[in-house]
Amino acid sequence: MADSGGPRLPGAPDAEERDRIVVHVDMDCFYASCERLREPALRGTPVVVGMGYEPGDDIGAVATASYEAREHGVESAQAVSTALDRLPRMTAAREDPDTDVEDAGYYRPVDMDFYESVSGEVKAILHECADTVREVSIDEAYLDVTDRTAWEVADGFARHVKNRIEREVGVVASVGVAPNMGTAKVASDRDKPDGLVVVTPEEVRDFLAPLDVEEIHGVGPVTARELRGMGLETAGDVAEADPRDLKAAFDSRGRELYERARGEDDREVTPKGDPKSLSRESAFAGPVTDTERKREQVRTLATAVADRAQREGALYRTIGIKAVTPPYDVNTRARSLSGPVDEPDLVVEVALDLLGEFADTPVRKVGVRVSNLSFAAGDQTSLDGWRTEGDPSATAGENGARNAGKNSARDDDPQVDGTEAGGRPSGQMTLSDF
DNA sequence: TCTGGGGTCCTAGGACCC
DNA sequence: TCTGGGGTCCTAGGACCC
Repeated sequence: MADSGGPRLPGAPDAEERDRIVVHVDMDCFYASCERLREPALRGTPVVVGMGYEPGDDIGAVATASYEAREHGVESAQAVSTALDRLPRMTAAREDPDTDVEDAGYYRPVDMDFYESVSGEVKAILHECADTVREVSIDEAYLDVTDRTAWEVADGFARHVKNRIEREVGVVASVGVAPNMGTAKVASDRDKPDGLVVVTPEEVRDFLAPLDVEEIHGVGPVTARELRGMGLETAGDVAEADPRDLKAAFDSRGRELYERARGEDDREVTPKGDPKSLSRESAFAGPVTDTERKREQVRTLATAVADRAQREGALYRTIGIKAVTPPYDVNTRARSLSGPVDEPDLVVEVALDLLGEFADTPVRKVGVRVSNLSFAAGDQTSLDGWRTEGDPSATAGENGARNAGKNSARDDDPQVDGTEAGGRPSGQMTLSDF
């Protein structure tokens, strides 16, 4: 497979792009489906999964709402207080004769461990159905199935994947099939829930054309507003716009926008590599000025992040914080060390130091992050089972402390961090080192 | 929409080096 | 010692995604 990333002849069909068959699998209201798996009584009724719906526990948002709950106006990312207004808790409704039980729903707390385990079962099936799988998130993945099927029978293939998930795991997925990732993603979204949409290479342009610009993957509210300002309302409008205008308005992203709108996308489906950063954050119920409260929260988050890094075998070279100040200004501060470390105390120390700048500022949310990660090869903390499969080259050179892997070409910089990095971090790095 | 949590990628400016 | 150009690293912020 000579993959020349090079320029294409204008007007010439891109053979490789043409030939690829990409499947996008997207579980429908996944968390709610998981809850129904272990509590079948929840089937067919409104289910809301989120944090903060317990009385007195008022910060939190909806993580997932079942389609029945959505009919009552409950949406993902909505404040739980709003959700409760639109859909009272079933338990409360039952006790309150004035509330109609028909208009109430079930609320359940997020249980990531359980969802991860269900997700693992689904992903195992996906890996059986394709040679290359890119797991995007807990409930979403791309499959390159070029070698497993053909356009004439792609519909049956997708049906097979979908049915297996439903039969063997018990959750419902929407599936999109297209010649590239961007279009497959839109296709899986098209007929949710329980959708199955195949877009052949010939159909791509017509399929995308009528869609609102915001449905293009990668176009959010900001870009959509700008596009509309240019008189471009649909993907078809963008596809027929002058690329130079897009370039002028969006710089290098303009070209990408233009291509996505036309269903041109030559990104290959590749397994997801190691994470680039790990973070934890949490919001206060209201703006907090008290310095010690902020510090306490940051200490907790820093400890949690460092803990997780340790469990995942990640060394970090940069430690940062986030402080969200009213109305909603996101401030980030970060400090890099001279070499990658695994030093929980240092994470706390640096995070608190960086927080100092906001000591007298009201803050509504704080976060701690480690980045510039490197993973010591062979250091198997053996969390996710299948992760090691996709990337045999990563461990090639035995436990190379200096070269984390090919995917970090940008990061494993030339000067090899010599001293501190080479050996095992030994614990004497302190703030005075900066 | 008045805002939860965990990520990714991109850009711009400054520091620094040659 | 008033001044060119190229490159990399770091920090901060923004847009976007699930």
